Amino acid sequence: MGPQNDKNSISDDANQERRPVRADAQRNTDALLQAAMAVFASSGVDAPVREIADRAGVGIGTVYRHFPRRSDLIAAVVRREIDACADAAPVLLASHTPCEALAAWLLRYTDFIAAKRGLAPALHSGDPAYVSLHGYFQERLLPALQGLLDAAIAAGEVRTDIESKELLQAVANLCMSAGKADAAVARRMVGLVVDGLRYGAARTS
Amino acid sequence: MGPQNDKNSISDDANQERRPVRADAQRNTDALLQAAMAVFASSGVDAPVREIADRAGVGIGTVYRHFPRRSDLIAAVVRREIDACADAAPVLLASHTPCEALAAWLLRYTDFIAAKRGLAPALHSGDPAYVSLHGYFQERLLPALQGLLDAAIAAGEVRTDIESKELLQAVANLCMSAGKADAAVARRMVGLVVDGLRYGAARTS
DNA sequence: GACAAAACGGAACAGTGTTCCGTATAATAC
DNA sequence: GTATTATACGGAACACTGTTCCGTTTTGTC
Repeated sequence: MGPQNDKNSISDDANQERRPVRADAQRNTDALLQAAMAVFASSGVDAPVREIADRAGVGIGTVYRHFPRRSDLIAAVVRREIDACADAAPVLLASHTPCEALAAWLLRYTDFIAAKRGLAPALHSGDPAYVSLHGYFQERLLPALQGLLDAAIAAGEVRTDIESKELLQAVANLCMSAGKADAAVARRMVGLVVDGLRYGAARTS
Repeated sequence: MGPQNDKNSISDDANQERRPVRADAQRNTDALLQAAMAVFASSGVDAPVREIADRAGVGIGTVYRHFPRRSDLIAAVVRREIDACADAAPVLLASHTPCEALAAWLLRYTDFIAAKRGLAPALHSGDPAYVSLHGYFQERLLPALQGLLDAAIAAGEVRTDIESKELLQAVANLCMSAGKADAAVARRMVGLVVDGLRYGAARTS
């Protein structure tokens, strides 16, 4: 439920008369996203917009042309990282056993959540740029986890009585409570959860 | 150019005659705390310092004379509210039955936590002005709750198998997860907890 | 190459927290 | 009471944000 809003992608059916996106614009958008990702990772999400512009090698005006509000830039970065996390699922599934893939992906997801802790307050602050993020989060990550879970269940490697939605939420909560600079703790606790999944399968036999 | 003062020979190191706080300074400190409390409640903790200064009827310089950093002002307000919450315990105990006092105080505590939700991110951000707050929180609120709990236990009105520390934490967590503008939900959930405490006492018989 | 639309860059604006310092005041000494 | 002095006051000024504006440059098309 809820209207879909796509901001960055041009609708693909009505662009016959529409001029294509100019090459420099596309280049700068990419450079900005990459720079923002790096700056947010090193200086936190409160880093000045100018720092991102400098790192991307563009002027301030260009930043605001592509991302009218600072929060739009943040949201775009998070979107891109959600995509990267979701896309990792099938790759892992192709190169590992289902259960290994599930474990590896949950750790990947853990890192994602831990890196975004600084955002938690902003996400719940009602900024319109963020409201759609929550939906996108579920929309992309739930199917990704579900695929891994189904494969692991089909292989008889994990228990069958857990919902992907609950698991996603539980792991996120685990990481939230975990320490500030201590991602290792979070990973250890998630490891525990994975073992719990395995244990259920063993009991079933 | 002797560096020493020829006239001033009165001991200055063991200065017991510390100049008392000037009356206007004390007055302004109080006015600032009161104004800050009101402004934070209505505009949130991100309200501009100037707004608080205006409301208190003082200049910006005066604010920064009493609270060198903005975070110091916030911390002082929170400290004062922690005090108010802690001081409410003996008052409630004197005017209610132990169990009623306990229930009433937990609701009071709930409101305090709910009002401070906007602060949660800042508190964990390592700002030196806030690090001492956590200790102060426990230092004042734990004894307050413990006194209520002891009285209720002595009266046989509640179960005996809960730690005040856990209860404090549990109620805080309950309020955190509760909705943004919906303090009623939090109060209802805390009511549930209180009933749980009573239930334990009934079973003991 | 000429042209128009699109995008760029950065100066300028507005709103923060914070500092500085000349002025005013309260406590004290006489 | 007056004189003195440490203390406190006020607000202009500074540094640093996010954001807007608009002249200039680049890109794609004919």
